[in-house]
Amino acid sequence: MAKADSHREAIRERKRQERERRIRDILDAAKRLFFLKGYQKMTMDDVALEVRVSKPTIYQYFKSKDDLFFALLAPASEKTEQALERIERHLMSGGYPSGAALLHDTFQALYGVYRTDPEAFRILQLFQHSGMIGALDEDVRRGFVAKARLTFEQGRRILSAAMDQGLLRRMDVHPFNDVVWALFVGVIQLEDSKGRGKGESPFLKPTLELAERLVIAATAADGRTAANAPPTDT
Amino acid sequence: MAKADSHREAIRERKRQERERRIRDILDAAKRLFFLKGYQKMTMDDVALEVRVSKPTIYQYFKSKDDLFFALLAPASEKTEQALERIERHLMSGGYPSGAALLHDTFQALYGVYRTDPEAFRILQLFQHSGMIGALDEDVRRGFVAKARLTFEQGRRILSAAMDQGLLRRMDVHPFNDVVWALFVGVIQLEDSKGRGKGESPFLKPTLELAERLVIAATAADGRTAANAPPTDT
DNA sequence: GTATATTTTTTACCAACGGTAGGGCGTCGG
DNA sequence: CCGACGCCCTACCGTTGGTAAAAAATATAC
Repeated sequence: MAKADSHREAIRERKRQERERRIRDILDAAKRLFFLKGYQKMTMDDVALEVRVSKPTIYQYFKSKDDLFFALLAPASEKTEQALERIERHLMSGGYPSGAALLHDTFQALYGVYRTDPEAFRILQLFQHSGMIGALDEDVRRGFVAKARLTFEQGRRILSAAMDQGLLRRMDVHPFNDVVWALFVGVIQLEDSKGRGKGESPFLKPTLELAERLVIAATAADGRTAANAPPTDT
Repeated sequence: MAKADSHREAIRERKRQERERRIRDILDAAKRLFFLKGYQKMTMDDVALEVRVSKPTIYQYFKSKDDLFFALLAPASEKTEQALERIERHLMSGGYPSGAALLHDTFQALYGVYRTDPEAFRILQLFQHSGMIGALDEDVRRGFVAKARLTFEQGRRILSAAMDQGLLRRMDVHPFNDVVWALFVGVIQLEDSKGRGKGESPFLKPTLELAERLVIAATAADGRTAANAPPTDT
């Protein structure tokens, strides 16, 4: 019976939507409360109250507090991934005239992600202290680490390719990638910890700009300037 | 009666020592457990059990869990302060021939502090997330922030003096200092979060070295090389 | 339209945690 | 030998993350 089937299907679809909607509501409330009170001070009951639902309902969708927080940074993680992918594609098609341009774009991209979702970055830093946050159910932790590794590999691929194109000084990509990431995250974290409560620190932008200039200067600072190297294609 | 007085004094002294000893025992246990299980997983009961003392006894010496942790990083904080002071004195007496030497020394000093007390660094990073860790009694937090500010001012003083001596490019010290600190802490944190459990990550040293070279290269990378500038004294 | 099966949400609860009150015990001073 | 004092412990509290099981809501079958 096609009609009955489609009816069932429609109902299933509506349920799926309701489910998604509820998940979104929970995430929104969690994010608001996290921003307002911090991880520890916010309780699951708070979140439940905010969504006007009882606590076990939340546990139906997220299996722990850690899990809920992990879900919170998924969008930012995705955005980062996409941004890096875009940069990689652009690089592969020979779109960058210099290492400086590439690095500038990279910093801009990361900054963009931060701007659209600063809380996500704070959560990210929280998770960096793997052992420190709660039990951190092993599989939640594993998922986080796996995603992080992917991003790092992507970064290394980009840097390697840039070196192959002569845009950057030849050097060990592993520490280089780590330095770029550590510098960016470190600056964000440092400035963020200063202007707590009053929005973005006025030092964030200049410090990030300095960090960028620093990396750019150093990658072209070894006698031969990177910009002099011939591009491999166009 | 001098004899009775000295007796009393001796007793008081012994008590003081016992007190200090107990505090040290608690701190040692706390540090061990923190290293083993992380902040959240370790309970005050754990610490009490390890010291073979009951929980309220601990609360006699430390007024909260946060407070206990804050006490844990005092030695490292002091060591950092001393190291920077040494560097500042050396700089003021014209002991640095170049900005590179100064920056190298600085990185080495920070690395030294990290090596003698890696857990302290992890705790430091924990506290950086001010709002996130527990209630963080306002006065504990205030104490931490005050200490941090002092260290930062010290760093800026050093950089300013180095610029005055022509060792470093002239630039805004505030972001510069922030970048150096963020870079160091960021690298430590990043590498630390990788090799969790298996001791120091094999990438820590090369990454730190690269970070150092990067900063050094960038501070002498603006046309005029810093090393060419005339020293102001000696 | 009613009875049955299924899914979702709630009430009521637990164990574990940080922290505290109040009493007991040993030690010091007279 | 006695009282005072300081240290420490047992026993407890309030809160929190998390769960079991009833209850309510909803879909399905007849």
